[in-house]
Amino acid sequence: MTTISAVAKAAGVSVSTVSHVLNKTRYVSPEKVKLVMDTVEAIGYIPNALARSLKLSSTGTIGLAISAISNPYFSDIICAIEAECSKRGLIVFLCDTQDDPDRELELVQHLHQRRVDGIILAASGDPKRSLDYLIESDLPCVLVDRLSDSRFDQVGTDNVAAIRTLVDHLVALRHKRVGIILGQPGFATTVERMNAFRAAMTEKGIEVPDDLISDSNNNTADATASTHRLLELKEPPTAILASNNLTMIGAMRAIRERKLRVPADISVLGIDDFEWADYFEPRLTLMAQPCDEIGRKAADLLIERIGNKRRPCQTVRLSPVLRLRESCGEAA
Amino acid sequence: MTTISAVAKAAGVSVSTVSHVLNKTRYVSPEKVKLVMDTVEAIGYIPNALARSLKLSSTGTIGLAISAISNPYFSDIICAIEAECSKRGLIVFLCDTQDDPDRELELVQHLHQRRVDGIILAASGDPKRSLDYLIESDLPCVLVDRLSDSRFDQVGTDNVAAIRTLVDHLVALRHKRVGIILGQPGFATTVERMNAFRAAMTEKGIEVPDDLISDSNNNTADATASTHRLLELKEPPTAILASNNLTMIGAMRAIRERKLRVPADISVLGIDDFEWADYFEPRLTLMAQPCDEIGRKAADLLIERIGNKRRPCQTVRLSPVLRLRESCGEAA
DNA sequence: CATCGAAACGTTTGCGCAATCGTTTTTTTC
DNA sequence: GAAAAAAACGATTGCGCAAACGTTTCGATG
Repeated sequence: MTTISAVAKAAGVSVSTVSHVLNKTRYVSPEKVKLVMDTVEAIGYIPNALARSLKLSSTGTIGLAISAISNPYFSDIICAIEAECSKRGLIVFLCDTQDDPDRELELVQHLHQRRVDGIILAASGDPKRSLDYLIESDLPCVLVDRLSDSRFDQVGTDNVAAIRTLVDHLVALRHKRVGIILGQPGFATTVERMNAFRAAMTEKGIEVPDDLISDSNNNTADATASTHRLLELKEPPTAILASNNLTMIGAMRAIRERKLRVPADISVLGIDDFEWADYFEPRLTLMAQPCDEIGRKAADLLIERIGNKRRPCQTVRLSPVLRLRESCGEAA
Repeated sequence: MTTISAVAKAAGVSVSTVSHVLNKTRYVSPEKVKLVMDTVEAIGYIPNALARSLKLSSTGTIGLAISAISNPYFSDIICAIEAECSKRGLIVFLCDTQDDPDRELELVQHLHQRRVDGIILAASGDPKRSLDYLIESDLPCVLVDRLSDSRFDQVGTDNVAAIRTLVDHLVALRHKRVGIILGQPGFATTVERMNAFRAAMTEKGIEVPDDLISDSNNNTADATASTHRLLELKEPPTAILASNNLTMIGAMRAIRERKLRVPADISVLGIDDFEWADYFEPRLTLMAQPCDEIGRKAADLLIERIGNKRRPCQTVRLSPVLRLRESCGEAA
């Protein structure tokens, strides 16, 4: 592997001249610049970013610790973050915490060892240890999706608005018995969406019996089971609200298994849009989360914070967008 | 930031003892081990992986340069690669080349600067410069999905088998006029699938007129336009084969815009499965690519190659799986 | 024409670590 | 009890680089 001093020797100049030419950190005569550049080209020199980072104590690297990178919602966020970072010359370490708090802490520490300039974290259900560690080690961090700690910058969807819009839509169609399929317990999003649902319904003067609220759905299979349970009630719901993309897939499976027609037999709607939702039946009415914006904003905030660790923290709630389709009808 | 010598000073031992305790690289008496470990804990020492890598000239890092990380197909592969690497203590740099050969080369060089131990690349349409660079710099690399250069280890789907299975299915249903919506020209996958289609049809004694073959679909919108063109033919196809997930979405859009029923008016099938495909209409018959296996195998091969740069290259074709649903009917 | 200052470049150090080489102390052996 | 061997640890170097500090050269100035 060639080094800067190999270049210096080959060009007959000092290492500092080569360094300054490459980094444009001080004036070097045009002839020497050309000489150095030609030599770099000739011997195929590639700077060693490790040595550079060690010296500068800054790596131009950020860590992305996401609870489930295969979820399309997070995929979109990851994509936006990568794009934004790439634009700023940063590069991203991608890690999947698999929603495991132990693993999450390990990964955060691992990223710290690698001296990332900052971390973007989609926290697990029990993130306390990881978050405390981040605070103690003074590592810049922004939280995405699950917003649970005001000691950090945070970016997510305005869940209250999302749920309220959906409830408004249902109530306008005279639905009173609405079942909700929530996500994993412990997640800030689950709690927020549940509370927002209760609040929105109460506001409309509609009571929400506990048996229409189903949380603890950690995957599509759980959501399918929960939906079956809802539909077996003496007084089953006339509409089902799926609180994210996974629970929606699970709910639709149950509905299909029961050979129910949407929206004739039951209305369905939820949070998270699908790219194909316009072209397949039933065409689901959904609230699209602004994944691009979330990712971009998260990267922005992190870069700001890396620049100024003492800036006060912000919590940013971005607005979801209603995609009104045909999966909800009038209540019987 | 604490260093190894701060630990040494605080513990009253030498830096080499601390180093050896942390890396278990030579015997140290139990008392000193405990002393060192306690001191590490007490002052919150976190090793600097940069300095370690600089010394060892190995980073435990691999680069992932993917042509479109938001595509669910690649998301799944990325997820599998990350999981496999994580298991082996490696960490992944994620980059999106956006199918741009210039950008691809830049990213490869950038990853090289950061001294990744190896690269997994989903090559762009014109990857020659990047690939030549990788060969010249002797950087371990494995190609995924688009297999175009036997100088590298390669992992992808058996596209011939995928297309043949689909064609068999269509021919069994007496289809003779089959339109195919191919992906971006230049991609190895596009070429392979086109040739496999021609071969499979010819084998069945069916002629394939050029106007039923539509390539140059770089996104869903192009695929929609191409599908419209196919359906406007004097003798339109009785079946449409979409060669990947993006073209499928585009094709379905066109079919919906024309208010055609699947499979009553037209049969549809393609490559790439969707998680929701069982629960929405039309329920598409698809060939699922083995994304998990591809990702895992790619990581395996890369790690092997990092261990032995002179090992001969392998090209691995993994078998796709037919998900037979109801989007194809008998030809009129 | 001595002096000063600026222009252009070189020498060297230290970032934090692994591991080579070296030293001291203890144990074994005959 | 002296020599050899083993056990346990320490001092130092070099990985490749940025940049602080130092040196040389040359034109400008009074």
